[in-house]
Amino acid sequence: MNKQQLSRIISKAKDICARSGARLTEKRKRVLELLLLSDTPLSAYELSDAYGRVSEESMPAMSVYRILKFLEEEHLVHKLNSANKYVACAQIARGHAHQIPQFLICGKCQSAKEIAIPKSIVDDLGKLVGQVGYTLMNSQLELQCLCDNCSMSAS
Amino acid sequence: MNKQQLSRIISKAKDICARSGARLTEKRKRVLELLLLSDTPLSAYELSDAYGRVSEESMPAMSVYRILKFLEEEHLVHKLNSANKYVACAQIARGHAHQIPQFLICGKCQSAKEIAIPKSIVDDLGKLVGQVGYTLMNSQLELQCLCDNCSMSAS
DNA sequence: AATAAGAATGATATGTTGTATCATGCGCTC
DNA sequence: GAGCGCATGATACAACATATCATTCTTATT
Repeated sequence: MNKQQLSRIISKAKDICARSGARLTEKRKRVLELLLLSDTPLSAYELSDAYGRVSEESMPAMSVYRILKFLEEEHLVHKLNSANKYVACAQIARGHAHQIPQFLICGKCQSAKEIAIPKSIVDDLGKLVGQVGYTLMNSQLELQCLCDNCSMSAS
Repeated sequence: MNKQQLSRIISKAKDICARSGARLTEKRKRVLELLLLSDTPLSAYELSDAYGRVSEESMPAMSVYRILKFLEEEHLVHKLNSANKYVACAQIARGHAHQIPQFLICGKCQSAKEIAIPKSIVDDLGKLVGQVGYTLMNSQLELQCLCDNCSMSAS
């Protein structure tokens, strides 16, 4: 991601916050930037470290958690439950129709790709779940995968 | 689950361990029993507490983790990553074809039902994943649901 | 039965992830 | 610029998990 793309996304993020009467403060913005620029999901403590490295000013983990909570509420970041790590939402730039996200997580390089799952598959899952007496709620799927890069370079 | 069912499953579990040259010791057996008898998934520390309650003898969390690791290796228990809790495998009694398990987790009562997902759905997911440059590995899905009991009693 | 080897468990410490709570600082409105 | 509310800092602690070394229990062998 280049600087221009980044600032466009940040600008969008500001709009999103403004619309819900919230503020994308400097610190919140920086945390979001760190996630946008990272190739892989980051834990709260990793964000705290990264923040210190780029800012000459540290951010306690507590603050990171608070800021992540805020960003999640604004649908600007998502948490990967299978890894206890966080990623920037991939939809910020384009309209940001905050559907429930799904993720493909590479078991080798840890990269996470946010995708949309076709309604047909979700419907199939819903039917299946219904047959055994459950009702499917909104589910963030996290599918363990290999990305093409890693499967190329695999031995 | 009644006593007879329980002892039948434990007996099967012993066979499974024996076949892989491992031993289902008394403590391992008790941990497995606790999980089999629980309505909901339990954390390692909850198991440690429960063990102390039924045994007049305590089991440190460290040992619980060790035993859970063993039981997972024998495919007798599964870990729910979305909840950091553990459940007994539902397949022990019947042949125990240790496929990758999938779970429906009730968001209200926390019960977890282990199911099999039809190959057709998995294939659809696999195709989708392939289209965006990933290869689906074996994925333990954990679908957030409501069970019928809870949706009945919902306000 | 004695012993040695390996497996299982105990004990202790520490790492990682996350929340609770109270104090302080900052930005806005009046 | 006084007061209010939101944002952040600071500190403590809870929950989840692993590392490591010591001890005990099993089992095989003699």
